[in-house]
Amino acid sequence: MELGLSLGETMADAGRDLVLGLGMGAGARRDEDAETGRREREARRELEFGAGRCGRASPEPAVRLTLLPGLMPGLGLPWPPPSEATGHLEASTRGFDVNRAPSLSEAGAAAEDDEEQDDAGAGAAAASSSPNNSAGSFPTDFSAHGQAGPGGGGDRAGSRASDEDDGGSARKKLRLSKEQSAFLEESFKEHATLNPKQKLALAKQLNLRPRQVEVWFQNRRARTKLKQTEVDCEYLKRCCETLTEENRRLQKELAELRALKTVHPFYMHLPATTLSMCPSCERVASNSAPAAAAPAQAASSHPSPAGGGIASAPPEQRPSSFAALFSSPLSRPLAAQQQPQPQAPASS
DNA sequence: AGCATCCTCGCGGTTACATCA
DNA sequence: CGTGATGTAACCGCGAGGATG
Repeated sequence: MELGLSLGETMADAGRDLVLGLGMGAGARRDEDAETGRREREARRELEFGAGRCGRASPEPAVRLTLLPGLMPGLGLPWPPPSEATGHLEASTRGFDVNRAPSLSEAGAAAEDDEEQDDAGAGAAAASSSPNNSAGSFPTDFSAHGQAGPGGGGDRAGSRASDEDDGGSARKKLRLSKEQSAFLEESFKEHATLNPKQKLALAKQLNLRPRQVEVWFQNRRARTKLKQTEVDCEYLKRCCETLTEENRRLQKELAELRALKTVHPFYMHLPATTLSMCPSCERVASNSAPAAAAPAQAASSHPSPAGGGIASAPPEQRPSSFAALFSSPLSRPLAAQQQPQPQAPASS
């Protein structure tokens, strides 16, 4: 039995047109080996982003305008949500201010910041020397919640770079604040995957590193999938139980019919195929042909006094619970599960 | 057009850490 | 206070797919 995961449409995102280098530290997983020969390309892309989209000189980076207006009104979420840390959030909300004209450095830094991180790679520049780091651009108070980047100083330095700016202590785990989690959650409801612009915008708004946003979405997708898998397993388990029960019932029915045949042979001039029908075989539906031919055959050799017993009834009128099983509402979703489903609302 | 290489991305699996009972 | 369970942020390795030469 195949387990069909209905996780909605593919996560594939069309927004891969813009590639932003993220902060990569000494432990940079992917690209440290491919670092060489890539900077030119990234520089080119940076130019594309800067000039082609929002313009390095433009004070309005698209990243800030595309996400929030679409996001916040639909959320119905008071933002910033009332919390005990309102005082802190007042500062942090500055990161959510859609209308706040971002500084030039910010606009450029949207791409440049991360490019620099990437370029800096394991270099110390990524750790703290960048004047355009998000902590500087967004003097929010997420750091006051202890949510700043690893290193505690509110400094970002890519998650990959967390190793080095932690002074060697690997992976200092931070926990996102409730506000950040809620905001990410709402964003996730909007779209399970982010294009680079959205990721960047979210990162800026939450004063997180893009890599953190990316990781959060990855983990979130994994959790969703896990929950969906559990739901599917539960459903398949119930299907299995139902089928087992049905099989048991049919076996019993078959035994009864056989017993009936031995007691009343005249009434049981049934084609062998009908009696030996396998419950797990789908020939039930196609059984009509032999079943229709059988009475004539039986009539020629064994005229039935009752003009047809059980076998003369059309197959669909037979107590074929097997057919009923496949028309039961329970079985339909099972088949439907083989199809990609829009989005499972079950989880979360 | 076909091929090789590079690069980015998402995913599955895992680890490490924070929190809680 | 120590400890195991749990949740989750972060990481690693891999394959897919697109871009480029």
